[in-house]
Amino acid sequence: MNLPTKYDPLTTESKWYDYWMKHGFFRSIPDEREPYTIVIPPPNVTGVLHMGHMLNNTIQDVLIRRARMLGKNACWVPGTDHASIATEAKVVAKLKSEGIEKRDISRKEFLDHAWEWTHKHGGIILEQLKKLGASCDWDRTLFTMDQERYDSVIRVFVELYNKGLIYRGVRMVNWDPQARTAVSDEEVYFAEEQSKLYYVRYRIAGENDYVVVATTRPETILGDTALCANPADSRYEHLKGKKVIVPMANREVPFIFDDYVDMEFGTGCLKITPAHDVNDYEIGIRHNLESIDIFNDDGTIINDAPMFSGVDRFAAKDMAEEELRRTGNLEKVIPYRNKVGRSERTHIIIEPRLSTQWFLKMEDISKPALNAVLNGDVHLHPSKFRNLYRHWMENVHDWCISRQLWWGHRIPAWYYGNNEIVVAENLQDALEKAREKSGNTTLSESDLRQDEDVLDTWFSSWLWPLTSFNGIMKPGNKDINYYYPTNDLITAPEILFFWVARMIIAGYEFKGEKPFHNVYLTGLVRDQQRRKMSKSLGNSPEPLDLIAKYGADGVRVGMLLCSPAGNDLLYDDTLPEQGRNFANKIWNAFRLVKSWDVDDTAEQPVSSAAAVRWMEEILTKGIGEVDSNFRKFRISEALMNVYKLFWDEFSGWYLEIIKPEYKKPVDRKTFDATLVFFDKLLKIIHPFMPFITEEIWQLIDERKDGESIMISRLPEIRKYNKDITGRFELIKETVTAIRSIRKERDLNNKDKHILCIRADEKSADHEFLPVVTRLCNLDHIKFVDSKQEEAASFMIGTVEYFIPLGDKMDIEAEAKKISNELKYYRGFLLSVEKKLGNENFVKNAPEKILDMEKKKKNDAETKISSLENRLKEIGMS
RNA sequence: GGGCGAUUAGCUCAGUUGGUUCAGAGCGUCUGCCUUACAAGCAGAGGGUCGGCGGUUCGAAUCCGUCAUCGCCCA
Repeated sequence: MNLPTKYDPLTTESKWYDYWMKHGFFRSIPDEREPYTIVIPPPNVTGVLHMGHMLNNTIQDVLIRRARMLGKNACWVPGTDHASIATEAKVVAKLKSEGIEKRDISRKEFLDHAWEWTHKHGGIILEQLKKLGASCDWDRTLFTMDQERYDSVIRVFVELYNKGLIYRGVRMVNWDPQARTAVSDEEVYFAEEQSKLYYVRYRIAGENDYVVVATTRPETILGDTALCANPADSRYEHLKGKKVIVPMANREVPFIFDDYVDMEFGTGCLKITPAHDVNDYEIGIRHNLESIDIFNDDGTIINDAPMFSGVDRFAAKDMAEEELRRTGNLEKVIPYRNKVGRSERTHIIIEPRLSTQWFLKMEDISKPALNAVLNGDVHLHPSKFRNLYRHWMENVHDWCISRQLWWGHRIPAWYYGNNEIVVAENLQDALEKAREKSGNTTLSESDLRQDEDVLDTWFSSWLWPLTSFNGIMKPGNKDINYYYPTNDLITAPEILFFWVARMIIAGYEFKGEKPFHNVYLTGLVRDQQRRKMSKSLGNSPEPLDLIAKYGADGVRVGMLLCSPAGNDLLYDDTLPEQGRNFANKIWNAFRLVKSWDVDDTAEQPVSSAAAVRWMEEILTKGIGEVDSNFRKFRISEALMNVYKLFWDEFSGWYLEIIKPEYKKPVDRKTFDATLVFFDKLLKIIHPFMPFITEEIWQLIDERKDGESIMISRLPEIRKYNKDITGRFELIKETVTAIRSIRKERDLNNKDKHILCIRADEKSADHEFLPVVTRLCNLDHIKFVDSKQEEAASFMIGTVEYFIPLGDKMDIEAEAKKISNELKYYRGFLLSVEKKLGNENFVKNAPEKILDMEKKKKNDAETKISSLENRLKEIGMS
């Protein structure tokens, strides 16, 4: 077989993905095995893969593949969500480009367009995940708006309403005037922006005096219903009980006092606009103020406002400034920086606005979810997120679940008569309830009008672990009983609250059980300047290009290497490059092994026998470490374990020891052992790099159709022999020391040297010393009991080693080296002696530590005397 | 303004209940090598008074206090 020197992922990756699909290896159905379940955080159905998805789904695939290889029934459920606002915005924009306005078509027509759009763009992202190697059970692919999921959401709404947990209320909401819908607090981002602070005069009623108010929003003056100062503020004491006149509106409003007002800000006097500011709204409630709404849905001023009717809010601000100035009510305008809230979806400035919305009461139903995390029933990784979670859950607000959109789950509430409401799963049930409630049996379907709004997208995804197994519509079905609770959820900390917490709430509320055992929170993928990767910044690489360039395996390794849980990943092209290089390393190790001829009659060299014995133990040790790191969700460390195991131990040491001379065959014993090691290594690497490991596993031995590394078992965990690995480390040190000597003296690698060991031959490590002979190209090893003239020397532990160099010996250099070492050890001995001379230390330190210090002292003394002797021996003392 | 978390090598991070030869890894850097698996490689090397100060202790990167800087959440 002629194998290229560079591994080419392109040709192998699609081949093996097709093979896995063809044989149904990703499929999971309940059986007697232990289940291992992950539900995917559903990406937006019309979205495309970005770097965050790559990281997130790589981790999920690593976990699911590992679980599968541990013999569990591994089930990874894929799916997408309908992303109400984002998708509707895209459909509206698309219709607009065709000259169609949303308001001109019916709800049904609009939804037809939306479904068409969804079917056209939907699922692209899932196809992209396949390129990454994701081993999802595609037969289970879900959508938050498919029939079962839709019905589940409606049922849950009705259930919660009947329990009295859902109510309609007037609240200050974050209004997005472009999308014309309320958005949740979590969907608003605040950033400092440059704006202006206007100082406006309000005349005091019946007096020839005025007060000055500083405001950033002069256009909302039309909605003012009071002025307010801090009760402790003596400057405004005289206004108690008086009224002031709102400019432009010419309306009399009271002057009130409230602790909320910051005396330091502006003039210390605040205008109160309850309909358009959250804090004002609360003050309004406390003081029984009227709320005057001055905005339309689209952010223009209402028709019956005294001024600016129909004008957009931003134009109105400029007009108000002009008007105030014209009437002499504007004292000054100064530049000002303040935090402005914008909609995450449309990026338009949010308008706080009073509106009737549907709410879910959170206080009671969130309690079990709070406790679950506090008592460790649901485990957050890393655990530092527990405090954050607690803080949020203890201060939870009611959830505004209605959105003024069409794309989504339509609220199952019907109005009839004098705005009476019934909530039911369908029109027939609603009619029945309405008749019953009203006592009017003549009510017909046409008397009922369904709420126009849909539910927040999170109101469907909070059920995801339940609806993934149809646990709402068919509680107790085989799937939900088997797969729920799921094992691990992998997601980003930014949605810890509005998704993860709500799923936990839903789990306890609707199933009486948590939705998952562990939550692994990944970091954000950022660029080298620590900026979040985003389309608008253009600082994100195209994931599929990366896969084409470095291979899916390479990209997966790159994503994982630098992303400990909860830490941001500073993306750089060198990361997937490192992954690609690792793939190439594996490939070339395979090429080497594959190139050997095997001689059944050849004797196994003693160095090979030693290497096999050591490799077995170091591999066992590594397998245990990988397992332990996985248990702690230290995935990047587990990857580093296999990386070093393959690169350093197997390729760097083992293969170098056992590889036969050029064109010579290898003995059967060593070859067979090597194949076993290779097989085990491929298996522990497979969850990280599924493609190359499958490719090599299939090439390294005869395989039947239907066999695959991905359904094989991981090597067993057992105790390793510490004596063997420890002794071998000394051998490594010896080899490194000899290599250094060769390099320092510029000795030709082909020259054979003799290694002298000043030790009793009987106590030497005869099993592993042949490894030194092999790797350092030694002529032989000799045991001596005295000084060696004209020889370079080094010490491993307390044993002296010499390489006789004859006339190549540089005595002065050697003497300098020894002196330096002496200096170090004398200093070291001093510090140990000081410690041991400390009465308190000897009295208080545990015996183990004391013994260690004593050993340090003895070793240092031995070393010092050897070095001193050595100096004498070479005549330089 | 309130709270949470962080600060260890040039970069990204480990460092378990304080205690092995004055702190580890990967990447990067430097030096030497195209040595018949791999230059996407091999052999070496350098690099940190563990953010500052103070305290507890025989002993502190680790515990306590304080200051500084940064990040996140909430208002």
